[in-house]
Amino acid sequence: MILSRIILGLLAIAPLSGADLKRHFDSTVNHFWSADKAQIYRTLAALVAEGLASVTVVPGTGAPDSQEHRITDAGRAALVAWLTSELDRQPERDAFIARIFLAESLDDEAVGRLLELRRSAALGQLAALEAIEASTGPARTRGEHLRLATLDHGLRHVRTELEWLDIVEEQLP
Amino acid sequence: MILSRIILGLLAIAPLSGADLKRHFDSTVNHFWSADKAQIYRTLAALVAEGLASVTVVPGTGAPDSQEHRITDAGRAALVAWLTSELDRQPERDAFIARIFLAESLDDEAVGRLLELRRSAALGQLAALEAIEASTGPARTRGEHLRLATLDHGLRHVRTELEWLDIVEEQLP
DNA sequence: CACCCCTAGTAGACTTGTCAACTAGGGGGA
DNA sequence: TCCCCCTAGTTGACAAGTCTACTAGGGGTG
Repeated sequence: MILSRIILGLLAIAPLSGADLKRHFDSTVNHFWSADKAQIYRTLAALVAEGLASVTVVPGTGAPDSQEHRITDAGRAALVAWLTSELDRQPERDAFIARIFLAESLDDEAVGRLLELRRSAALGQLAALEAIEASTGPARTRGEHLRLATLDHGLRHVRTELEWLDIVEEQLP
Repeated sequence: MILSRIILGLLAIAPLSGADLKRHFDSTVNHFWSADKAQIYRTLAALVAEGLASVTVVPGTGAPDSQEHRITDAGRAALVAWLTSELDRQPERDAFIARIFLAESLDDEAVGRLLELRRSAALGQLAALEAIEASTGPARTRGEHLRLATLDHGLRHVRTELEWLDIVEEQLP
């Protein structure tokens, strides 16, 4: 459900193929959602079956043909309906924090290793977010403004994560 | 997999029944994991089948009998193995941020409503975390220290969220 | 007593997401 | 030419998580 609406939202910005979408889920929107390619193609097929999107085959130049999907009017309506619907409560899920919570049988060194792994993951995210930030100019349209705000959201949380790691590591020895 | 290890970790702190675990997933550990009761009971059965936990029926006083699960030696070994294994990379998933990212067809008022919903959710989480914080004394053991650190993690992120909401709402009109 | 509600635990169907292997065609290099 | 690799898309099996409805017993209330 959520994935289908996110895809619809991306199609509302521009027509895309399954491979294009996969690229988005691996980069620009990766900071709030990701998706397996199998799932993307199946969702796309479902959207077409429901009449929320349409397909046209675009002959590939030096690459396989791609199936460009565009949002339909019904699709736009479904998108707005979702955007304004009740917020789906989302469960927090953080396996790393779970480990720290349960780590009493580990020695300081092992906990330190876990923290270091988390730090490098966080630094990776930070770099990815900064790369996106650098590659987008200043917000000119309403849409760009909103997208920048979500980028900022990601950056703030990653920085908070790094600060927390500093503090916890300091307390360890 | 992750859920089974988290349950194992909780059983390592104290023996618990399925209902006890459900209470934990709804309160103390809710800030990093939650679980459906059907899933908890099935996982518990699997742990027993694998020999990682054992059950004893405890006659209920004024309530149905409960099945107390305790971790076995094999269970402790499996727990440590998980705690020190490679970090499972976890995909970010935030349907609310997705909406903001895709909200260009919404007017400011509708976006403002979304932000307000998110704010009240965040305030609810903040209250829940502060309630847990208030109900736990200062950390005396190693385990308590680590658990407090994860609470602090949650608090910091919730506060970051509230700050971000302030800034975005300020920029809206 | 009959009724209702509460807790502990169970079961089935279903949705969502993941993994791995596969087709099909183009292009490039030995 | 043969082989390999790349991209786009497809499929099946499966794991994880959710939703709904259910059994079974205790206890309190009219």
